[in-house]
Formats: sequence, structure tokens, C-alpha cells
Amino acid sequence: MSRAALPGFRDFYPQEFAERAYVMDAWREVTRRYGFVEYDGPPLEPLELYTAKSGEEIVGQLYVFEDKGGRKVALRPEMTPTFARMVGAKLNALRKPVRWFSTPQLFRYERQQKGRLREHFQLNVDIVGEADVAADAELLACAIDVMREVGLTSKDVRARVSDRRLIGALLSHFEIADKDQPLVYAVLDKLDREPRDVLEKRLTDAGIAFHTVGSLFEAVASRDLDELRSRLGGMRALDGHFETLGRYFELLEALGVRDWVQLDLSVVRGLAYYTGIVFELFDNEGEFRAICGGGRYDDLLATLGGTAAPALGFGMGDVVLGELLRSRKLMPALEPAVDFWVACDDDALLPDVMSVAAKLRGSGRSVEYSLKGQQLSRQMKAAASAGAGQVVILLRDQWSGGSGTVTVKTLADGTERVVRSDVLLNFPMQDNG
RNA sequence: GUGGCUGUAGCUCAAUUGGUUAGAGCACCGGUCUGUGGCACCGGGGGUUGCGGGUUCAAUUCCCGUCAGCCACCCCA
Repeated sequence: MSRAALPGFRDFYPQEFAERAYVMDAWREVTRRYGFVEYDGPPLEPLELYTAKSGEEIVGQLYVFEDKGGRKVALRPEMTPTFARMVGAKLNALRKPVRWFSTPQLFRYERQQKGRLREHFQLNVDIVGEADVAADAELLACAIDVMREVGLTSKDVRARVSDRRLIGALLSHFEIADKDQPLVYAVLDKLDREPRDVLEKRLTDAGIAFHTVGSLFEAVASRDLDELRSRLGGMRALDGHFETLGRYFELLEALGVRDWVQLDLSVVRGLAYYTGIVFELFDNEGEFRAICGGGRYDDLLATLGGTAAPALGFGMGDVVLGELLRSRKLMPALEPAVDFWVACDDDALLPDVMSVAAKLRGSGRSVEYSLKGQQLSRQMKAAASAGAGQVVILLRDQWSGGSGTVTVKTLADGTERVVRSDVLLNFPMQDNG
């Protein structure tokens, strides 16, 4: 019998749990500022919910089994289908635009590696019912503000944005057949990981003219809109897309996040359902996988739920973000802390210690004490390592069965006060030192 | 799913060309400092050297398998 967690699953010891809570608190805090409200769905769903969207091949990557009622079910690998179902069912009744977020634990049966486990928590933020590019700007700004919330700056993280419609228009202009588009996207995705000549050959082998490949690569190398415009300025079919992206960047400027964002047409989100602006957040060192990815998926609700509505959203996992924060020394360490430690210099006073502890707890303070008789110096050590703000010391010569006094010591500065035991409860709490 | 690298206490690491009861620091628990902490000193618990085979008089050390982790690929969240 193995004592380890299953591969790709994590035991959250207090330190790890504190880290997870830190990240998830940041998620909730930022989404709250943007007016998003939280929802959740079942962790177990009918298998068809996922095969309908992604086909049968996805089954190999899911935790699937048959329940006792003979239903084929799967642990949720992503939140979007659940979200689409929930929103779709009540779309007419919901105030638009819908702004919801969730922090589900998701599961995927795949070989684990850095930044990628078989289970993770993922912030999902979605907007439904607004086609204007302002919604796209709002969404990206929210993702970026999460970065800020955990102490990252535009020097640490960059948002790379592309536009599916622009790429589509570009490929049409280059007269690249629809059947070749998946190949083109695959090549774009590998642009900074594989040698250019190898990628060029893949496209020319597929029958795309060499000069077309050259023009495509040149266009995609653009890192801002003006550059792209000057390279493709002659193409009237692209004007509308330039205009949209131009407004997008303007609005990102207005939201105060423009310096985090860079045009990058090589961003290819794997999911086939994106229809407009897409983005990914990466660490600037290129050390980790994408921290976050999202974009506009205007057709998905119609595909899944039947009701058409413009929509967009992003997902941000806790694994890569956690790795990045730890490597940048931005992940807070767990500091034990209690308001009071109650100690005594006589084992016979243990019931009195417990009684004092109970009263302090009754007034809302966090209190610990030695559960067995220990010499006072041990108790003081224990108090210090528990991060106690103050130690209440019952000395047998002062205590007088509760009618006397106690000594209250503030550990941070070593100061002591002797107080009547009956006024102890009025003590203000001190910062834990 | 494919390939490569790695695997000794909770953590970081030791262990002479394979050689006898596998060590240290930190952490944890306790003792002294004659009863108020963070120091110092002393002591203790904790390892079937990932697991299973093989070679050998002898394996932590060499070989094979397996499991796990890391990295790359595939794919994506």
C-alpha cells in the first residue's frame, strides 16, 4: 500500500494550503473589484458534456468511469461546458452582461510535468452578452490585475494578444486553403521554439507558395499595431480588424494596463472555439508555461446550449502561478500566530489555565497552551514558536485560585504587566510578534 | 503515449577502487542553564538506501525490471 498521493495529485500540508489560499484569495479579491460574482457546478459531469464539444479523442485525457446507475461520467477537465450550460439555461432571466467567476478544481488524466498536474484549481472568469471590444479589454485588465495583486509587475509578466478574425482575414488574403489552416496555426504556435527554416518547409511542403510564407512570417513578427499596419496597410479587408484592435489597446490604456500588453499574432490558443481576440499571460523570462489564457468565443453557447450569445473568458491555473510566485520570492511563508498563550508555573494549575483559555476564546481570541505539564521555560518556548502575541502566566503565588493576579507578557518586546485576573478579558489584542 | 536524466532520515547532503552496527547539519521531542521565550551545551526518536530481482564471500555503490519525480516531445488547462 503506497503512502504517497496519486501521481499528479497534491497533498496540501499547512504551508501549501496557505499558498493555495493566498492565490485563491487574490483571485476572489480582484474579481470582486470588477463586479464578478461567484458560482460553481458539479465536479462530476456526464461524459457527453465534453465529447459533444471536443469529440471522442478527449476521452483519453479524462477521468472517466461508469457510475452505479450505468451513466458514463467524467471528472470535469474544464469549467466552460458547465458554465455554458448554466448560463444557457437561464440566459433570458440574467442581467446582461453576465459577469461570473468560479475557482473549480479540474482534472485531466495526462502525464504530469512542470506546471502541469492531473489536478489543479483554476480561476475562470467569463462575460456573456456583450460583443463590444470594451468587454475584451475589461477581461484582460482583470487577469492583469490578478498579477498585480500578487506582487508581479509588467517587468515580470507580459500579456500577448492576437485576434482570430484578423488572422483568418490574413490567411484568406494569402489565399491559404481552409484545410491548411490548422497547419498554419500549429506553425505559428511554434514560431519561437523551432527554427524558422524548418517551419517554412512545413508550410511550403503543404503547397503554400514560398513568398506567401515569407510575407506571413513577416506580418506575424510585428509586435505592435502600427508596425503590423505598415506591413499590411494595403489590405482593405483588414481595416476593420485594425480598427477593433486599435480601440482595444486604447481601452487597455484607459484601464491602466497598456504597458503589460503586446501584440503577438503567434499566440494560438489550442481550443478551437475562440472567435476573436485571444490572449495569454507569460512570465518574461520564458521560464514557465502560460499563466493564463483566454479570449472571445462568440459561437460556443449556441453550439453547446442552443442560445446564441457573445461571450468571452479566461482560465488561470494555480500551478504555474504558484511556481512563478515561489521563484520570484513573492509567495508568503506560513507564519503561525495565536493571540494568547496561557502558561503556568505549576502543573496543578492546568485546569485554571484551561479555564482562562476558554474565557479568552469565548471573547473571540485565539488561544493555545501546553496540553501537558511542562516547565515554564518550555512553555515560553512553545509560546514563541506558536507565534503568540501575548503570554498569560499563572504563577501559583499570584493566582490565588483565581482571585489574584496574572502576569501578561508581550513577546515582541518582552514587556510585562501584572493584572487582576478578572480584567484580563478586557485586554486589547496585540500584533503577533 | 515516446525518449532522456534522477531516486540515501521530514529537508539539504555524506558514506575511501563494492567491505563489517548507513553518518552530519537543519527540523522535531526532551534535559541542563535550579522555574519567563528566540542563545549555548547535552541527549533522544526517526532510514527494510523508492520497490523487486540478479551478479558477488560482501551491494547505498554494478546489472535488469518496476514505480515515482524531473526534462523534452505529443497535446492541451
